[in-house]
Amino acid sequence: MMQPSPNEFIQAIQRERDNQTSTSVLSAYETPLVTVDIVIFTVHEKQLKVLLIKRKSEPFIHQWALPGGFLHIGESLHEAAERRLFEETHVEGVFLQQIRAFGKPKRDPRARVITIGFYALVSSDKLTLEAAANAEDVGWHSVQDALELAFDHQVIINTALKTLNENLEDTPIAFQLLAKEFTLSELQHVYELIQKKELDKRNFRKKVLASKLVRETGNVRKDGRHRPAQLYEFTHPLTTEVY
Amino acid sequence: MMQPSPNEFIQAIQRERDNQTSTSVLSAYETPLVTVDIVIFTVHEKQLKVLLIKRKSEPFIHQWALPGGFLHIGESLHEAAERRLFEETHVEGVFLQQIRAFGKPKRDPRARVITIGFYALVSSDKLTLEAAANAEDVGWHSVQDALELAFDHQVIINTALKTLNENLEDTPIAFQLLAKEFTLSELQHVYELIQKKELDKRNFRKKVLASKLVRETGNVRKDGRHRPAQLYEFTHPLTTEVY
DNA sequence: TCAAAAGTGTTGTGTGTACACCCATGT
DNA sequence: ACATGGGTGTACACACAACACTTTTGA
Repeated sequence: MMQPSPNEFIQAIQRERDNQTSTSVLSAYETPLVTVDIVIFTVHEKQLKVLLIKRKSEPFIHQWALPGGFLHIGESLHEAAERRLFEETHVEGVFLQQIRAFGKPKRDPRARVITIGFYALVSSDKLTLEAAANAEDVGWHSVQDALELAFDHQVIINTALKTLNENLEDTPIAFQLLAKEFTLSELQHVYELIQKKELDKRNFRKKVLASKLVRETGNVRKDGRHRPAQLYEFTHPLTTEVY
Repeated sequence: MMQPSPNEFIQAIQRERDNQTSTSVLSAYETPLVTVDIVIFTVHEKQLKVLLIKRKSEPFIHQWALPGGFLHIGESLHEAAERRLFEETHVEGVFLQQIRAFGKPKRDPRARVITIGFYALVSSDKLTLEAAANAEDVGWHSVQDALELAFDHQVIINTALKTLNENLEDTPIAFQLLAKEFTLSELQHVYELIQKKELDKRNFRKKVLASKLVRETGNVRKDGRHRPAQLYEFTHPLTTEVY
């Protein structure tokens, strides 16, 4: 494996690729830093929630922030996001997708930091494994709650919500937020939470069943004093990102 | 304005934000470098074309590459893309949008380089200003042409095409590739090039006129031995990105 | 017996698609 | 007069939206 190169070499690369009239030669510490930040969604207590971590140091001390961290040299952006996702939630193989890069010059007041935003969908049943998420400094927060977030993390969450909505229309990602077996009402509820609007029960079921993406398992769920609900499962293996 | 900080401080930030068990402390030159690369589209000679630059040094010497360059410390990602776009084409204020970040570990064999991909739409009439684009080492290439591109630039172009297609469905961006006045056939041709399929003339015109996004200018264009075509214009000011 | 969620069909409206001929011009 | 691209309307299929009542269960 090729080793990274010393500063002089990097500056030579910069001059060559930059191919421009600017006179400034960047010294090494002026190179921006690269992080990943992850918007981890789940559905819990009939709400769409995001995992946040309370900051323990300046800047933005004691404010909530997205889980994230520096990119390591050997790993891809996606791998960095996977690593941080696992460290925070102990889940693997869930839906994880890049949103875009965020790079406003002063988004971190200390230094120039470019962050690559990701969003992940974690089903609530997988999360019962992880009790740590209820600790004082790590917790699930409704996307509705107007918290004062650190850095530009509110912008990242808003962009994640927009991307999630767009993907919901043409990709079957809602299943990623549900357990292996689920009722059609649960599925409908996920759609309603993400799209922030109520859907017609009959039309919704018609469309879902016509799509052939779900099949009845034969099992039923009994909860409360009403008719038990048929349980369904997704007909395709859950896909994960490649590149 | 706050100055960037020396290496030791940056490493302290890294340790703090990283918040993990890993033992490796990154030395400064292991910090990844950040560039922007721009897929500049135009329509010319009835083809969808991309601006490419021939590399003058290793690696990938003499191969075609996307225009791009290093992010400067004071500028946002979008500003960096705007700057390089202007340097290459001398046009400003055109449609320019981020695609996503590309960060496979060995996409640049010399060092770890994260690039933020953008795509731009430039109308062919603005380009007549710029004769330099016909030089030996800078040129427009049909997206169909299977060139051996440098780095992962083919992947970036493919992603740009995908994003362009998605945006075409819900945003009126096709106008960005046309002059201020255009015929409906020209507009249809842009759609056909991007979507890579032929469209029905009557259905297309019906849909465009129903959208109220265009209005007749009253002028006509005469070319060749056939009926002159009505000229139309876009009814909304052309929007540019904000963040 | 009643409250509460599960489950089920029909009808109208609008949107997309398929399709063929006349028009205005330059050579 | 003819070749070339400009311009127009109608009919069918399908997807989506609106809408109300019966079923099964637990308390």
